[in-house]
This record gives sequence, C-alpha cells and structure tokens, in this order.
Amino acid sequence: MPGPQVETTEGSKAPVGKGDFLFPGTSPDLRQLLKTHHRGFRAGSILKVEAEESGAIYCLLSGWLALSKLTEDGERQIIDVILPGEIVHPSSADSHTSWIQIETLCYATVAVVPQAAWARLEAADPCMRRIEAVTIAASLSRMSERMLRLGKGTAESRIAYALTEICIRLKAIGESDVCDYHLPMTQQDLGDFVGLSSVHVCRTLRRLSRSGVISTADHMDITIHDLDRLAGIAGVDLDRLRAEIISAR
Amino acid sequence: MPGPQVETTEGSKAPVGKGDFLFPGTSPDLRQLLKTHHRGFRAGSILKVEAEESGAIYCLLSGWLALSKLTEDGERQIIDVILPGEIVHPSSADSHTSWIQIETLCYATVAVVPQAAWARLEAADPCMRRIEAVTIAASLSRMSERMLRLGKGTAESRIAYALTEICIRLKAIGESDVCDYHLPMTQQDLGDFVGLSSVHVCRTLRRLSRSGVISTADHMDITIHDLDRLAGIAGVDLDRLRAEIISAR
DNA sequence: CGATAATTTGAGACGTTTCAAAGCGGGTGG
DNA sequence: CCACCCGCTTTGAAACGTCTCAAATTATCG
Repeated sequence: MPGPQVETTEGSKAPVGKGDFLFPGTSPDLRQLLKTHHRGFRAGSILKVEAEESGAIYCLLSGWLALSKLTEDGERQIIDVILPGEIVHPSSADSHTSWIQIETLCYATVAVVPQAAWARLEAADPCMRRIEAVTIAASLSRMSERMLRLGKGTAESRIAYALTEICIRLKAIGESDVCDYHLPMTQQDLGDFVGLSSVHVCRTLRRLSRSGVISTADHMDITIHDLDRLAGIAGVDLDRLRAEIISAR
Repeated sequence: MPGPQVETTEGSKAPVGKGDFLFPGTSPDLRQLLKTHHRGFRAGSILKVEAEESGAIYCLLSGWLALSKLTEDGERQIIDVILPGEIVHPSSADSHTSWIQIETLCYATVAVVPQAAWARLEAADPCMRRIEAVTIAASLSRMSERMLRLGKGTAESRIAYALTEICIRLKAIGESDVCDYHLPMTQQDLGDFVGLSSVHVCRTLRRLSRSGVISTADHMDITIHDLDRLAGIAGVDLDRLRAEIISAR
C-alpha cells in the first residue's frame, strides 16, 4: 500500500469525465456550486479519513474515487468505487463524522461542497431530491450485489461481477461504448475491492483471459470480449442489473 | 430454506418494539400514516421479492426484517437486518423495481406506506428529511462494516461483529439493557448474514461460548458476557461504531 | 539505465465447505 | 399423553479453494 498524502495539487493525466454535463437536470445554481468548489487531486490522495470530522459533500467531476475501510491490522476493503457524476455523503448516523475513507484511484477533480451550501441548494431546487434518492439507491444496489458475491460466490464470479458492474456504469456515462476500458487500480486494489489476495486476483484474471472472455493489457487495460459470458460467470442478469444500478435519466 | 408465502395474517408471538414511539420527532401526520398502513406479518413472510415492482416504503414497527439477495442457484445472502423504528426504501435506481427481497424473521408489524403518501409527508414535514438521511447513513455504515469483515476477517470476527452490532442497535432502541437477547434467526440464517455455512456458524458459536465471551441457550438466545472482548474479536472500536450506526437523537 | 513497484508463477499451509450421521426438541395426530 | 416426525443443532472426516511465502519476470519512473 502506498502512503498517500492529502494532496490538492494538479496531477499528471488527462481527466476522465465531462464535469457538469454529468449531473442530470443541472440547474444553474448547481453548476455554479460545482464550479466554485472544484478542486483537483492527484492519484493516491486521501480526501477524507474514516471517523474524521466531515462537513462536506463530494461530487466527482472526473476520475475515479474509492471508498474504503481499514481493519485494525491495516488491511483495506474497498467498499465502493465512485465514477464521474456520482455523489458521496460521508456523514454517518451521528451526522458529523465520516463512515468511510475517501481516496482517489487516479487524478480526479472533485467539488467539495460544504453541507450548508448543499442544503440550501436542496431546499431551493426540488429536483435535487430525486437525483440524491437515485444516487443512494444505485449505491445501495451495487453494494448489495457485491455483498452477495462476497458472501457466496467464487473468486471468478467476484472478479467477473466487478468487471461487469464497472463496464455497465462506464457505458451509462458514455465513457466506454465498447467493452474496453482502463481500470485505474492495481491488482492489489482490485483484490481489496472483491475480497481476494492480489495473487489470487492475478490467477483469476489470467484464467478469464485464457478462456477468452476478457483480455488484459498493460496495467489493467481490460477488454471484455463476451459480456454475456462474463455476466454468466458473475451470475448476473444484465438487464436486471442495469435497472438496479443505472439512473433512469 | 422454508417456503414462506406472502402472509398478512396475525401471527403467534408477542410483538417486539413499541410502534410510533420509535420514530423520533414524530409528527401527528406520520403517526396517522403509520397507523393507517399498519399490518402484521407472520414469521417467514416475504413482503417483497427482488426486482418486483415496488411502490411503497416499509416502516418497521415491531419484530425483525431481513433484506436479502439470492444467487442464481438459490443461495441467499442477508444484506441487512432491520429492527423496529427503521425504514426500508426498496426502490432501485430505475425507481420502480425493488433492489432487495424483504422478509420477516419473526412476527412483525410493518407500515407499508405508498410512495405518494410518503412524499406528501416529506414535503410537509421538513424534519422527515433528517430522519431519512440519518437512517440511510446508518444503513450504509453498518453494511460497509459488514463488507469489511466479509472481505478480510475470519469466521470468528464476522460472528463477533454481527453479535456486537445487533447488541448495540438493540440497546439503542431500549430492547436490551443488558447484553442478553434472542436472535430470531437459525444458524443457517446467521450464516447467510455473515457469509458462512451453517455448520461453521455452529462451530464458531461454540468456540466463542467455550472461551466464555458469550453463551447461547435454546434456539439462539445470546448472552454476551464480555462485550469488550467480543468487540476485540470483531476488531471494532465500540464508541466509533456507535457513532457510525446509531442515530444521534 | 538502475531502482522500485507491480505482475506472474509455484508449492505448501490453512480455513472453510461439504457430506454424513447422530442428538435434541417441539409440534401434531393418533 | 405418548410416539412420531421434521427441522435445527452438533460433531467428525475429507475435499476444496484461497492465502501465504518466496522467487522470477516485467513494467515504470526518475
């Protein structure tokens, strides 16, 4: 695990995602808010530590985030991966500390909006409510799909599910028309995401390649050759999954 | 797995939970709404099937619910356990099908409130917003704590965590002052909850009893003799956990 | 081009599952 | 009221999947 510092500096790679266009039904007020609090974070930055004081909402404009938890002995579980256009509410039930650690998986631009400003916007613009409800529903849905495979489910189906889920979500935001994308994670990260050791992630990935379902190029460039077969291995109905985790628009 | 039917009949056992008193800052309107849509379900009823059309919000007044997912080959993962005073929003991102199966773990009374009525109440009473936000935050927090242990974490720590979480939540609603409660689940259910086979749940439970941390009596009566030690095995900081999953009030 | 991090592969250890069978308990019908 | 039955728990033994350790290989970056 690298030792990432809290960074605000501009990063190196071209950003993924198209900013405001990602947020549906965007009011001028929201656009303004996002622009005002817009910040860049380099890969591996920690935006928020778990149990830390938290008074802001995080809107991802470009790049990838990981929400993670750490065990006492320093092992990491990635609870969710956040893509451009998604919103993170880090406040837990006590409404002032964070339930999660927020880190960047690559260079990312994020609008860190203070809760007060967010609440004002919410009150002013009724359609914000719907966006939020849908965001939360999608996040619960995909978390529970992953839990299902963490509990029951082999290494193959966990990896296959993760690749399928990411693929579908990327398509929904127009990042990948074909089933071909770059995962900005190491095999270690992917292991922390699906509950496997990095060694076994490697083996599983290679088994999937050998069987021709996917192929991988340098540093986690994934090509899905047969999405239906991958979904089969994941044990997921693609249409049902899309309905559950993709906003209706 | 039993074959539970969709039941609406009154059940047999005395209900757990005190109805309206559980919902904080309860407005007369909410009380009225809960009373109107109040229904009883016997143990093992399925209130909602996954991917089914869903147009209601479920407020649990008494008893226990399980939110579960099924794999293609019929295995079940319990995603969350719901206690009296908690609210379930089954709508997924497409906002009209359910992301989860809802079932009763014992006789339960539930207010099944149509979305329209709920939305009206939400619009009328601003404090509903806060209740909902806190409910969702708590649910995300405890789901992610469980994911952390599903991914990393031994059988012992998974079971220990589940028992700890339930204990803390029961205390918060005044159901159990001492660390002594009845779990309305079989060992199979508990296994489906923490991602273990029922056989291994049994072994783990007995190991925990033999070491004196807990003891179990007939059909899942749990007594926690040393909550701190149990929390230690679970790898959880009790105060941090309470802050994350218990509403501030 | 050397240093450092990430991937790949092998072999053995470990924890959990599966299969099987034996106790226990509670409910039902005779 | 007893006997039976069925579901749940308990225990053992073997099989299986994943992890750990270790070393070789390959990419990345200064």
